[in-house]
Amino acid sequence: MSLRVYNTMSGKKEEFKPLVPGKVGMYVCGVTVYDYCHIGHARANIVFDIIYRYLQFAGYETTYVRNYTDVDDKIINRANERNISSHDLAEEFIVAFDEDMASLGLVRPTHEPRATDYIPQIIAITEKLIANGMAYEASGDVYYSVDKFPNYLQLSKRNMEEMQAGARVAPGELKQNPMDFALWKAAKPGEPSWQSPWGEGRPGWHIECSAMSSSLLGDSFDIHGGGRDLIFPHHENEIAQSEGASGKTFVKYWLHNGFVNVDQEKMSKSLGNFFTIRDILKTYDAEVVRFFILSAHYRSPIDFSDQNLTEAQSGLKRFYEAFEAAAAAITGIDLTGVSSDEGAKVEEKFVAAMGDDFNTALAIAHLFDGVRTINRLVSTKKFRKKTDLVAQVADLQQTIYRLGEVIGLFRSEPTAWLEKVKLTGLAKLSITADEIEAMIAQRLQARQEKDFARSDEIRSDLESKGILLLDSRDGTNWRLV
RNA sequence: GGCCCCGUGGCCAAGUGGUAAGGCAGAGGUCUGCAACACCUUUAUCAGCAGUUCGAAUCUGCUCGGGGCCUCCA
Repeated sequence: MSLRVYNTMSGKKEEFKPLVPGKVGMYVCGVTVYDYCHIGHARANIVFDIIYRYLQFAGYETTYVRNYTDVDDKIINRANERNISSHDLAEEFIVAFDEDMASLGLVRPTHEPRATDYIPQIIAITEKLIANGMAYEASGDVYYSVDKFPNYLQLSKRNMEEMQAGARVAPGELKQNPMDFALWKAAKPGEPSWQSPWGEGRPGWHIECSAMSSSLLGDSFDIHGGGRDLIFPHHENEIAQSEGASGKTFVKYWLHNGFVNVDQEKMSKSLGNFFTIRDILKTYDAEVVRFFILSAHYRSPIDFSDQNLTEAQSGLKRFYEAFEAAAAAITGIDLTGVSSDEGAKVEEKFVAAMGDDFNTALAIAHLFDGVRTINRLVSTKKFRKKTDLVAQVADLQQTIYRLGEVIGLFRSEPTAWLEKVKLTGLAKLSITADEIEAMIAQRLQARQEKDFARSDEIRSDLESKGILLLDSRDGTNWRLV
């Protein structure tokens, strides 16, 4: 199966060919662990989660590295505010991050390194850059000399003159060029520090990723990912460091996910418009969040809103309702010797969509086609006697489940999932499940007595409270309007 | 100011040269005591203008509108 990916470096979709046939090395910038993650972090991590899953589905033996940045100004500041150590603060939010990712149903990367476990490697790269003449020491700080790296700003497509015009040098920094950035920072009182050839200090942000990626994936690897906002300066600086040290091409494909916006604006703390993952999961099921995120292409911006999440929930419900109906319709039917190619048709389209720069929106649309086919077949007259149709439904159901696994969806038992969503919604109404059941019982009696006026009265009464009654052969069920 | 991206039906959203996927919502129909689910049918010429082309939502130019990066940031 062919795969094309959009490479930020070239600005184009390119045929994906890993450096080593059949194997992929992928590094994705993780989070700085100083606070709870928001929906934007959820998107970035879900996007690369499905890229990882798809690469494996496509047969690549994939090594996926996602780091924790556990030493940084923000961590230090936050730790000082709370009067605890940076280490303890980082640990607290690493645990929180892991919990959030687990509840969102992400698979764990192959490696999840912490920056502070790579201090020797960071120092080694820094020494090498100094030896190569690409970095210089100044009063215990070490800076990268961007003038020495000809390809600087190639990824972000900027030019040096204009960047320099806006660059600022903080007081006390001894930079030769205002664009130079710190590889190593001399220790200040109250900050975590490590011994180095330049005295006590701590690493700069960018060098951590260069050290962790080369240690776990080598000097050159296939995919480097992260949010758009990391293109400059973070990824630009990583390239400068890694290539400056190794002399080899750092990364073959650069992938960047788009933002989550709120009211068409970037979500940010300064605007106060951000939502944490744990808050969102109080109202919406994790798969709904994933479905919402995957319903747009990973490079497009998406707008976070209750309406959009509710729509995603309706869409996902359509899948689970079909699964429930399919399971009930085909259970216990012997299908030996009956075959179907319905699943293969869906799979082919799904793979084509995913292979075109991970077009999850289109891939899901093809799965919806499969759902419609299931629903249509299941309602055929004497369906259970027509084993060829039953085989098609079974095949589709199985295929959609299997493909859903590739994008991390449909992992719940349908009835349980539908029930959970129903009860979460019910919690917002002023009526309990028991009260509803009692009214259903009253209505049943009225219906048995053919008192349809009374029956309808109960129906409309419940409907005004947000509850819809569903009659079926097996009795009366209910759902939210 | 520099660089980059976007503007597709009521809403969300694919599609980047060959005649507009899918979802949500709506309308009509089948089904139902009524209702719901499901199914069937139905709803757009792609911000605007001008070009290139046999042919453009897709390429070029201009205009209008929105956003991002240039400082920490997924």
